Amino acid sequence: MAERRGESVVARTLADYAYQRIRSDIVSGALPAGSKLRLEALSQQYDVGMSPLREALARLAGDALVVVEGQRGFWVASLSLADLDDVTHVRGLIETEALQRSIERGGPDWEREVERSFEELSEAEARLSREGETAVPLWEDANRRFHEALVSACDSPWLKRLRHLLYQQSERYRRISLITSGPNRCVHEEHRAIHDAAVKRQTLKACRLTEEHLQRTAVQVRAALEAAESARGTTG
Amino acid sequence: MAERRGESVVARTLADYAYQRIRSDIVSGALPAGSKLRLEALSQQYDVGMSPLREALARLAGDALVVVEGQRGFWVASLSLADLDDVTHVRGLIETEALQRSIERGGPDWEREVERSFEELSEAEARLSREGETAVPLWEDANRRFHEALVSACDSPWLKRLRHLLYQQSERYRRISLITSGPNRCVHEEHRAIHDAAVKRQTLKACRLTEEHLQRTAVQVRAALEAAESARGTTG
DNA sequence: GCGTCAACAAATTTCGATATTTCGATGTCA
DNA sequence: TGACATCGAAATATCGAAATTTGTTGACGC
Repeated sequence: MAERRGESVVARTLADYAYQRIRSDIVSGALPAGSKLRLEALSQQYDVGMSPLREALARLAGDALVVVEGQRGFWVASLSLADLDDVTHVRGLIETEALQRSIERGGPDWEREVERSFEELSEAEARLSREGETAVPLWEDANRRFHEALVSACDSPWLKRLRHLLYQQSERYRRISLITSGPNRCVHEEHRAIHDAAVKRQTLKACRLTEEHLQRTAVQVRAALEAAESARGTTG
Repeated sequence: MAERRGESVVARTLADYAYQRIRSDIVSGALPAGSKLRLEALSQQYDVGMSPLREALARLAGDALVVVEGQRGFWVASLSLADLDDVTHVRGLIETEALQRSIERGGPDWEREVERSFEELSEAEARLSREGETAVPLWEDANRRFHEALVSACDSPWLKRLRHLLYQQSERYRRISLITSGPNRCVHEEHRAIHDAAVKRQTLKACRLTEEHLQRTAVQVRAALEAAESARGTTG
């Protein structure tokens, strides 16, 4: 395998490598929602054989990023308004529960990490408005780290696992609105407010702000999705 | 493939078939928690080749029933007291949310199905006390159907998906206490109470009863687990 | 003891063979 | 003529066996 590396963690096997690359391409939208995943094409594109490829796709199916139908193949899971609402609501439930526990348990290390990641995110937000689309991956990374830091003191592995699953799903939607309409609302102020409430241990307020944050993001995504859908309707 | 069939649904591919059989064997305890899954042995035991087997195990890893470590192989996910508490709590969160929505939305069909599955479960409970261990799979099936019927009117695919994930996890634990100590509390009365509250649309009460039901089951499992652990301590 | 290296066991991957589905061409019937 | 069924050929998914790579174990020398 020599030097094929995935994301932050090196891939120990070709299946890992394929899993990480394909997941990243699905979340970013490089592999469009609903599109057929032709095994041979993917095998060539990512330079892995059928077996590790199929293994990677099976894992992605477990993450609900890929849909598989026996003897018919694999598809990128499709996006819809109904699913957006569903993901947003359930994520709110999980995210607030995790945040509450994290705030109650978090110590000085946690506070520092929340602080640090918030500043990183502020920087990334500034670059996003300056540089536009180029900075999207950077912002997504910082955004993920900030939200992860907030719940990092939560001591429930299951809450964290489910949270991660749903975060990935929302990221797919968010990327659409970032590409089509840009970060056109005061996300920074929302993040600041959540940050402040969290470090001040105002648990309920932090949860309420998080819930609102998710809802507002969803509203924005909804607009982008509806625009995309009506555009498809007129051109296709 | 001819006539290899899995559970209620026929397996369309060998990978499906292997997935269903292995999952069933993990949940039932036939494949013990923490045990190494040797690929060659499994390949012979289930009569499938490496490719479908690996695909099945990859999917099971997505369900958190199997743990995989690159270049080292696959293990059955282990059970622990901490994990039991975690699963129980998060499942309570998901299950009550789903139940609440189901009660609010459920129509006559839903009521009938809750009714029907409750009676089936009552029958299965009776047989479990009469026949003992033989009737465990039957009871588990009826129990699953009852709890599924309760939340069947919930309109959130994600809540249902997560609920299914966590239900499987708890089933693993429950099987332990069913084997070691039998159904030694008034589970039937708890089920009846939940049933009554649900069909009477007493949402809050039904949720509270469900939460208590999960907690009591966990307490019983905990005792069985602790007994098993101390036994292992003295013999091993 | 401690590190090194060879032999072994196991997981991973490649590759070719097989089975299934899809799609377009052809023919049939209303 | 148009809608629909039927039949291949091509595309695609699926699978098993063999080859490769990696990890583990235990013997050997230092």
